[in-house]
Amino acid sequence: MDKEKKERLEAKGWKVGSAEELLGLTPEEAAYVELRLKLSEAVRQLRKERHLTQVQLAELLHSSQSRVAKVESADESVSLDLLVRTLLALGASAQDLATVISAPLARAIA
Amino acid sequence: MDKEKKERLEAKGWKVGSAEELLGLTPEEAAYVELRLKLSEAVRQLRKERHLTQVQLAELLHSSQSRVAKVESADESVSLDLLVRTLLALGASAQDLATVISAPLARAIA
DNA sequence: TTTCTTTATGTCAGATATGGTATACTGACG
DNA sequence: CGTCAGTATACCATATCTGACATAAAGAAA
Repeated sequence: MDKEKKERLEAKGWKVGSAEELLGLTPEEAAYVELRLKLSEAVRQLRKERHLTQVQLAELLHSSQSRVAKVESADESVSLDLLVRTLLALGASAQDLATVISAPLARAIA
Repeated sequence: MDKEKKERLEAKGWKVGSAEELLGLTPEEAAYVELRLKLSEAVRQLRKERHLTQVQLAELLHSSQSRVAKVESADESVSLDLLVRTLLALGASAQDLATVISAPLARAIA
């Protein structure tokens, strides 16, 4: 993705939960954004299943609570690497990742 | 992953193709390394299916041939982000990614 | 209300990834 | 042998990501 388009994405904040805000993106861009959203949702869901607070998950990751919050909101400062490593730290398997990636994006906005 | 372990990984070069070299890693670390290898293999395979050279793929990515080579060898300087964005640029879908991730790692070493 | 717990947001210095360039390697074809 | 297309490797300046910290906000329970 070139810089120009990246900036276009960042300008939108890509914290959106529905498909409408993805309009105007190329298929690759849309897929990339949706992937990030799916992973971030999975992090929150799995963390809650494990009955962990963001602080506890941060300790698992040797990171900080604020970064976990950003991970769960798919903040633009969070890489796919960190999203995936967070899921792995929560005990997710490769199969789990595949399931998350292929599953439809949950509606964040009611 | 903390720095210390990252360095341990990098020291190993993680360019390995079989499971033996993954000994000594925690399950998360092994999953992370295997994930990178699967994605890098998929890039090379998909690129060849598309009958593209590394130079042509680099143009698609607005990147350079050298970086594509590193992507395909899962070089330590390549992020998951770039691996995934490369696959998406090659036309891979979320389903394709899921398939790659859940598939077993091809034996690079005969 | 106040207090406590949890999560969100902003900032920044240091760490890591990136594209670009140069150069080297490899195999195929004369 | 030499030449060429394709790929691999090394390096660097710049861009981006990261953990840490501060602080705000939201929610629960008194």
